[in-house]
Formats: sequence, structure tokens, C-alpha cells
Amino acid sequence: MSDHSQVFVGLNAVILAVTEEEPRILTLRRGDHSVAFPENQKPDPTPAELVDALPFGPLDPARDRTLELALRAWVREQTGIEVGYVEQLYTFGDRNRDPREREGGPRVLSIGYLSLCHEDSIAGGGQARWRPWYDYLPWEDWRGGRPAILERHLEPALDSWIQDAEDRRAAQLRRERIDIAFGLGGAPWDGYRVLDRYELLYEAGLVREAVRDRGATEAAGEEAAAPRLGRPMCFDHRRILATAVSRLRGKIKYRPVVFELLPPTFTLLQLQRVVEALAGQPLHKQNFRRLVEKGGLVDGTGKLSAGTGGRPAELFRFRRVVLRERPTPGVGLPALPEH
Amino acid sequence: MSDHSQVFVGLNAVILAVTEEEPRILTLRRGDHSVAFPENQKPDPTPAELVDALPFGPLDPARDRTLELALRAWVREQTGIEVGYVEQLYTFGDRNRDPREREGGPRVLSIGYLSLCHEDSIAGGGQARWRPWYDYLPWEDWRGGRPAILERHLEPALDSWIQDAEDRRAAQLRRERIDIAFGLGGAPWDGYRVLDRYELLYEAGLVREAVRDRGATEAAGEEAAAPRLGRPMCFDHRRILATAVSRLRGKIKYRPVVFELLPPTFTLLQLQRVVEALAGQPLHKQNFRRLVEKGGLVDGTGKLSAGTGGRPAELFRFRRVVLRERPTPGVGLPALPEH
DNA sequence: AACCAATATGCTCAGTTTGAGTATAAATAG
DNA sequence: CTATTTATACTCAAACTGAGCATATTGGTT
Repeated sequence: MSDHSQVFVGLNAVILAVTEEEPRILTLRRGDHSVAFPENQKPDPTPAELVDALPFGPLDPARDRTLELALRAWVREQTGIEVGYVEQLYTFGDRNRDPREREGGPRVLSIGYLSLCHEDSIAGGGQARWRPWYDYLPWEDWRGGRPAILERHLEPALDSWIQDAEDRRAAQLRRERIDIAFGLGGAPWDGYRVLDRYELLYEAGLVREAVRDRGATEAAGEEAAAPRLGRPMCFDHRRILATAVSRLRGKIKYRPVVFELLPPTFTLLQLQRVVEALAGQPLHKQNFRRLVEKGGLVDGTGKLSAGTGGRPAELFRFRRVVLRERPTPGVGLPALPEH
Repeated sequence: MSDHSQVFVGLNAVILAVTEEEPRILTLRRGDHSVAFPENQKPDPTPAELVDALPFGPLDPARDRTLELALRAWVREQTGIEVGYVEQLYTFGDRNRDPREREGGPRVLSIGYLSLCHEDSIAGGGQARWRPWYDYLPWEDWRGGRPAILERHLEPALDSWIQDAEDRRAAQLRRERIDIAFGLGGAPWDGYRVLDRYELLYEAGLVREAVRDRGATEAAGEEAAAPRLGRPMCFDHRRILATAVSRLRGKIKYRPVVFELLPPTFTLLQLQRVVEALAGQPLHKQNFRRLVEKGGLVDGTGKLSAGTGGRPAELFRFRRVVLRERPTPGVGLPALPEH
């Protein structure tokens, strides 16, 4: 076996918890083009260029029996967090996703994982920080109605990207993709196309990562003019995050994963707020209650929660046996109303 | 960067086409513990131990800009097939998934891909063969009613696996998992849990791969006694196939991927047969027609198909604009009737 | 020519699910 | 004591779904 086919394999984790009705991910700060494998978490030499990054750890082929065990091991070591629910997302292997490859570094593959944590287990973290995932993807949060950033920045910028197309056909193609991804031109907004949207913005050069990857040869002035849609991240970490959001939004429909983010007992409103936080859209309260109760997803405990402002709510727990009863127990999301 | 963290990365492809109402995958024959990287497709020295294998190719970090390009390249080189639709499935990295690791070989990671081909593009293939995927997973095909293999072989074997559990609690746990995965004990059969089922059978030692992986130290007599549930495959290739089936069955519900398997125009029965083949369950003809027509998935062409035995059917084509209209255009599958 | 087998297509109908809203109950704050 | 807030129960129409009947159009048989 020749050496040329060897690559370096790392694992990236989107570690998620929902606190104060916000989905938050664990992020580190680090230099974008600097040490990628923080064996000692050494701080970056050039603080001006620090960027948010997903936690990262190498696969140690000698030690780690499985990929998932590898992930659990270094997450524990780096952050002290003992992750529960873990799911593989996607393997990212484009050349130059790690910029040091350009300077002769090895080809770096990254396997993305999603981990769900209960709110109370987020104590540790070391240098890590919990940040709302909508800081990185602000156009995905429709809980307060259509995000203003869409009309104010995103749509005009996408429009001029369409104008910039080579010819009429290319422009038509761009228009088509944008309409479907962003629910424009009469198309509905599809909450699951998170990755499509991010990739389109990247392609259109509307996220800082795109400008960065096209080479730092441009003038500083030009770079400053580049739009800053959402908080940027290291490497392709925002793409990994977008993958995680897509996956999770899809999955809550047919698997009871939400409960991995909740304490053992909770009120129905708490549950609803978590689902809304993930889905990025508001839900009809009474219908949501009907869905989870009649759907057999939860069981009342008879106990009441401490006052949350109004009438006390009953505490519920996840009804595990639902798995035996229905093939796809989850919370279906309604289509967003047209505008 | 230390050398110990380097691994060998390969790509496995589940290349699928539906012909004669059967979903078929492209397979090679090769020695189970022999050369894993068929640079020259060299035939195996010990024909007695030949097993079916998924097409495989290495990632060449120097040449391949992206993983998908790598896949397309070696599939073209090896089989002459120019794949269209391609989708990444999962990355498999358990130690010893390639048995040569035991003898000091490098850690081998495999990234599984799913590719969908039109029926007419399956000419080439070289030494490769198209084989029905239900040869490998016969318990997944419910088109002719509940598969006999379930009652005849699978359920008794799973029952005795439950009996073999350490203690009552462990047995209870096994019972629970089996009921949910195989729709026993009142639970419904869930067509999407293909991977769950395969992994359970593997764990219970009911597929040949499990016997093989536990070491070839056992007597030949014992091995012969091992059940042969479905046609075995090389390494963990059947697991990859199970992942592909799971993914595809899930996806046809919300994305119009079926059309990747059909010619440009087709009759509604043809379309139905393909969906049935993938889902492994029969569908109600009139309702299916209503679903795809009212759902805006297809457009009539006005032309009629050559007689297929009865009244000629209208030819339809995929209605691409449906993507602009509905967020999740696909063919929802009904629950299978209880027994 | 009449009839049968096979497939295609149109339509009905009841049961369920879904989206939206009204009404009432039980707590706290002033 | 009243306004406010949250919880919970119930209603109603529209849409969707599962199941089946009925009719249409072909080729082959008698």
C-alpha cells in the first residue's frame, strides 16, 4: 500500500444543548490558519485572527476502536463533557478544506458528528463557549417571523449575484436554485434546506468563509466590503453546523430525539420551546399539545411545575413505549405560512 | 503531525438500478480476506472463499479534489459506468472491519456512497454483476406479504438468542430491541429500520459475517451449523447496503429521488413498481396514482405506452417544478397492515 | 361478434389528521 | 378583586388517507 493514499482523519463535533430557549453549540476560539490539532489547547499567536471553531480531535487508529469512541474520548478530555446521544453526520473531504494543505500539509478528512446534551450537563467546557447556533445562521430563525436579514441583506445580495452570471441561462439556473432554497418567487420556505442555503451563500461569496477561501490576496478594503452574513467560523465548520441543523430538523419529525435535550420531566411548553428552537419556527400551542399527547409521546406525571407566571403546568416525561406502538414517533412540523 | 494518526481511506459504492421490478446493486466477487484494493482487478487465488463485495476504490489525496469526484473516477475506470445521482451515506471506521488490520495492516476507513442509475445505463460492469438487493436482505421484501423467512428461521433464532442472555434483564432488553426492530410483540413493522435489523442479526450471530468476524478458530462443523440468513458479503459491506436501503426508503418520502431510477418517461405503474421495489411493500394503485398526480410530481405527456397487456397507459414525466411548489415532494408510504 | 382477461383510469365515502380558533381554569401581580 | 399570564379542554372545517366500486380500453379466445 503506497503512502500517497494516506490521509489524516479528524472528528468534528457539533455539541448541542438548548438553554433559555436557544439552541447553543460548544465552540472554541482559534486561529483560522494556525494549529489545527490543539493537542494542548495552545492559544493562538495572532489574536486578531481568532475565529470560532467546532471542537476537534484526531482519530487515533491505535487507540480508538470505533469512530464514536474516539469522539467521546477526546470530547471528555478536552471539555470534561460526557456526551450522551451521538450521531454521525457527514464526512467532509474537499481538498483545501484545511488551508494548510496548500502549504504541503497532509490531506485532512473530517468526520462530523452531532451530539445532544441535556441542559444541566453543560457545566464544563474549559475555554469553550456555548453560543446560539442562530448567531452563525441568523436567516434560519423564523420564530419571530421572517428574519429581517433576508430582505435587508440577503435577497439584494443574491439578486446581484444572479445579475453577475455569465449568461442568461446561468442566471436562470441561479434564480431557480435560490428560489427553491430560500423560498422566493412563490416557492415555500423549507426549514430543512439549511445546508442548501449555506452552500448557496458560500458559492455566491456572501459569507466570510468564501472570501477567505478564495485567497487572502485581495486588498483589505475589498475584504471589508464583503458582507458578513452571520458569524463566521473556522475552515468549513459552518458547513458542518448547517449539516447538523438540517439533520436534526429532519429527524425530530420521525424520531423522539428532542427528549435528549430535555430534563427527565418537563412541561409541555418547555418541550414546545425546544422544538421551536430547533425548527426555528413558532408552533400552535394547542395543536402541539394534542400532537404529543394523543401521539403517545409523553406521559403525565401528575406533579405540577413551580409557577412559571401563570397557572402551573403538569410535568410530563418521555413515554418510551411509544417506540413499540408507532413506526415513526416524532413531532411533525407544519409548513410555514406563505409570508 | 505524527504518523500514527494516518489511516487508509477507501470509498464503497452501492450502485443501484431497478430492472424487472427488482432493485439491483452492482457487486464483484472477491476473496474475503484477500486483496482489498483491486488495482488491476486481479482474480482471487482461492475461489472457494469468494464472496460478493461492493465496488471499492481508494481515495487518492493527490489526485481527487473531492470525495465524490474520487468515487466517480474509479467507478468509471473500474466499471465503465458514468454515475449520475450520488449521495454520501456513512463512514465506517470500526477497527478490524478490514480483517487484514489484525495482521498489522493499516487502519482502513470506508466512506459509503449510494448511487442511483437509470435502467438503461447498466450495460457495462466488466466482471461486476447486478444482483437483487433482497438476496442479501430477504426479510426486507414484503411485496408478496410477510416474508416466510421471518417465521421459519429468523424469529426462532432470535428467540433462542433471547434465551441465551446472561440474566433476565439482559433478555428483556434483547426482547425489547427485537420487538421494535422486527415488529414483533404487537409492535408495527417499520420499513425504515433496515440497518437496525441487520445490526441486530449480526449481534445475534445470525448472519455469516458475524460468525466469520468472531474468528475462524471454530470447527468447520460449527460453522456449517451457523444459519445463513441472506447472501453474505465481504467485510461490512452488507451493513453498508443496509444503510443504503434505510436511507433510500426514508428519502423517497420527501425528495423525488425515484425518478433517478426511471427513464425520462414512464407509466404510473412503472413508477409504482419502482417505489414498491424500494419500499419492499405493495401499494394501492388508485391511491398511488392520486398521490403522484394531485401531488404534482408527474405530468402527463399525452402519449401512450406500447401495450403492456391491457389498456395502454399514458406516459408521464417527472414534473421538475414541483420543487418550487412544495417543500417535501415525495411519495409517502402507508404503514404496513398489522400482520 | 361476443366474451374474457388484463390493465388503466375516474370516482365515492368514511375515518383520520391538521390548522385554526373559542372557551374555561388556575395561578400571580398589582 | 381584577388584570395578566399560562394551562388545558373542546369545536369545526378543510385536507388527507385507506379502501373499494365502477368504467374504459386494449388484446386474445370462443
